[in-house]
Formats: sequence, C-alpha cells, structure tokens
Amino acid sequence: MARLTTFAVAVDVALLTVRDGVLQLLLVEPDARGYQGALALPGGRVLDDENLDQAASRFLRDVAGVRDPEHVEQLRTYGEPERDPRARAVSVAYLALTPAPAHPPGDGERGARYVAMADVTSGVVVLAFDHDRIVPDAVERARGKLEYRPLATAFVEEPFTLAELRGVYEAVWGVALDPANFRRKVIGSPGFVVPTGDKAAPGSGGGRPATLYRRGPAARLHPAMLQPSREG
Amino acid sequence: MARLTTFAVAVDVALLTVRDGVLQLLLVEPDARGYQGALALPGGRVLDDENLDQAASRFLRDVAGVRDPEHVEQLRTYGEPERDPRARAVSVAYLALTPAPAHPPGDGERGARYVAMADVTSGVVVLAFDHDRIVPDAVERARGKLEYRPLATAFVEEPFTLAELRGVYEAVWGVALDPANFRRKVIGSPGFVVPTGDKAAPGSGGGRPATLYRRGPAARLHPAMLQPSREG
DNA sequence: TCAATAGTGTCTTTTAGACATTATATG
DNA sequence: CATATAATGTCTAAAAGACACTATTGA
Repeated sequence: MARLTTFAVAVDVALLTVRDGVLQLLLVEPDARGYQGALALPGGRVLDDENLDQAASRFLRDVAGVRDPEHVEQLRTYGEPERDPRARAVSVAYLALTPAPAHPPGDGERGARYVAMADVTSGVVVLAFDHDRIVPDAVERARGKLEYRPLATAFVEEPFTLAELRGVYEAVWGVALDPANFRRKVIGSPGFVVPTGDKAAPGSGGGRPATLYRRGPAARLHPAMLQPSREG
Repeated sequence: MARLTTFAVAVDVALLTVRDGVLQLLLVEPDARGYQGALALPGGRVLDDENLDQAASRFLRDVAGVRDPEHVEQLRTYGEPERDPRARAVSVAYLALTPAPAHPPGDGERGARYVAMADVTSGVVVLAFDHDRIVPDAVERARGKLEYRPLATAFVEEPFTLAELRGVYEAVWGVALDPANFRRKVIGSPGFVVPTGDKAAPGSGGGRPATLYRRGPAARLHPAMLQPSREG
C-alpha cells in the first residue's frame, strides 16, 4: 500500500578536472559494505542545519580534501524507490570543477584519487551504488555548458595561456581544435578572458612566449564556443 | 548541534503553456494555511513506492487535471533548512510543457487555473511557499532549451503551422521574429518538423493556406534556433 | 478588386573553419 | 642556424538578419 514516508537525503559530487590532457574524476572508497573493488563519488547524508550546496561543499572538503573548487552547481536528483535497500533515499547530485591539483588530493580520507574518465566509461573502474548513472549526466552537462558559459576557465589555474584553455576544451570534448580559430573565438567573446599583461616563459624546447590571461567577467559567451560536428 | 535527519520529500511542477500569445503558468490553491490570496505550483509529497517522475505526473493529473503533458523534465531541487517550519523538507522541482488546452483545465481540484507569466513576474499574482524561486528558474530553463532542443513543438497541438510555432518562440522569448527567416531556420534544422501534406484552412479574413507539420524525430536542433540580441 | 496571410528570393553581415604566414623564444 | 610554439592573415563556406517580392486565400 502506498504511503507517505520520510527520506534519507544525500548529496553526491562529481568533481571533474583536466590533468595530463585528459578528463579526470575524483573518486573515494565507498563507505558501505558490498562494494569491494568499486569506487564512489564523494558524498553522504545532509545534516539538519545545512542546505544542499553546503553539504556538497562539506563532502568535497572533508571526504575528498578539495577546499576551493572553482565551480559547483547542482546536477539533478535521483530518487528511484529501490536506490537504497535500507531505507527510501534520494540523492542530490552535484557537478564541481577544479584546476588540476599539483599533488593528488586528500589528506588520505577514504582514499581520494583522480581517475581518468575513459577508465570509468570503459568499465576499468567500477562505480558503487547508482553512481554509474550520475557520472554520464555530469559529463554531458559539462560538455554542453562549456559551449555557452565561461566554465572552461574553472579547470585552469590563473594566470593561464590560451593553449592551456584550449587543452581543457579538447580534453572535455575529446576533439582537436584549430589553435588559430580557437584563439579568435575566445578573444572575440567579450569578457571571457582578460590579458594580464605578462607572458609565460616558454618550455625548454623554446617557442614564442604565450600571453597570460585571467578569468573575465562574462556570465555567458557571445558568440558561443560550439562543439564541432554534432551532426546527425 | 548538527545531526542527521530524515526529510519530507515533495515535488512541485511548473507547467507552462502558451495561450492567447502569452506564456502562462498553471497554479492551484495552496493546501496550507497562512497563504491566503497566494497561489502555488501543483505538487505534494512523494509516496514511498513511486519515483520522482511518477510523483510529478501524479500531481499534474490529480491536482491540476493535466493528463498528458508533452514534456516533463526535472528542474532542480530546493533544500534550504528553513523551507518548511514544520519539518526539514526538500522539494524536487519539475518543468512541464503542454499545448494550450481548449478548456481551462482541472476537474475543479484545488482551483487549477492558468495565469499569465507576466502577472507572476510583476507580482500581481503572489506565490506561496518558496515557489517564487522555482518559477524564474523554470522560465529560464524553457527559454534556453528552446534554442537547441525541439521543445517548442511541445506547446502546440499536432498538426500545427509554422506561424503557430513561431508564436511559441515569440511568447516564451518575448521578442518578435521575422517570419521568413524563422521559416528558413526551422525547415533547415533536419528533423525538427515534418510536413503532413495537408494545409490549414485560412482564417475568416482570408490568406494563403498554411502548410501543416507535425513533430519531427530530431533530439537536438542543428543549427540551433538562437535568441536574438543577448548582447551585453 | 483589396486585404490578409503564407511562402520565396536576394543581399549584407557575421561566424566558422581550413590553412598559410609571420613572430619570438630555446639550443 | 633549426626547431618549437604563439600569433596573425587570408580565403571560403555557412548561417543570421533585413527586407522586397510572389502566391493563394476570403470578402
């Protein structure tokens, strides 16, 4: 018989970064038995005096050791009746973006580590719970939103070069982009990036020094940075 | 002291339609005391054996009398600690789209009625609970998604003319569109609409009969139907 | 006939993309 | 010098937008 119940409410965070030229996902050891060998998104139950965004930030900080992600947004809520056999539960999923950290993250809490998204997609890494439903949604959201919001800058540390920014698009979209046309589009999108006036030192192999930029004030990109060839 | 709690989980549905050339929102009488004169989105608590989508459909049907919306999607989840003074609660908001009904909806349940979105935005209609936070998010989602998904067809009954479809974009975006260029863009977006082979009878004032179309198979629009002048 | 609405043609501007060329660094 | 990377220039094609023009109806 159908009745009203109360629910356990959790948040789960898909934190993406671009490292070594590929999209990576932060995963931790699941805290539940029955998932040996699997990894999970950082997350857990919401406390009674915090809102959902605060819960997401708390788990990023305490479970994953990430203190200041450049971008956090709500993704969607998963609430199948059979999600959790112990009690009726819903999970509010979040998408977070951060620059590639210099050191692997974590103060060791629950073995936080970055995993290449390709390994998750291909099944080399197995996800616990229903997190294999959340992750594709997170990737799709990130791919789409890079087109019309200046989100790519959340993946790079300031100041950054346009080659670094291009590397973000290439890693998230999985395509190669023409450097010349990419530059024109970024510069031609007002408020996307602003030059610092400095230049980066070339690598050991030489090369002309790259102009350095920081994040601009724009909230949307005009014109948009469209993905090539979504043709049908 | 912060503790774990269970939550009351509700869904609230922002059902949009285009009627008389303007964007309208379905509202009902709130079921809680303390909101005299205010109206609310249809919604309520999720049962223990249904998922979130099912709950949204149930409230559309039972509370609002809408049986077959053309489009339903999850919007986002609102979970401030003070949302509901009686208990910790979260609300999963949904966006739904439907063609303008011939008759005002409802079998009278909780006084379901369509209200012009302009009256909601301007404050002529007062919303109960935190529904004044949900509605702007719903409108923004609809406006944006009309650009790259064939969602506009969810607002019209099949078969439809291109003038009717254009009226949807004009009502949702609040701008006038050039009929000639609009036509070319719709026809040039493969799978957006398909002609039925029939023509509509002109109105009483005459005019060339319009070609009739139905919804096409495309899931995305290529190229997109971009809103004019989002310039800064 | 005229008024009304649907549909086509044409021209200009903007944007996207391919790709050659120039600029400035290291070794 | 050669090599590497950044930045600019040029050309073509695709798309957006303004707007004149033609087509088919009712009165």
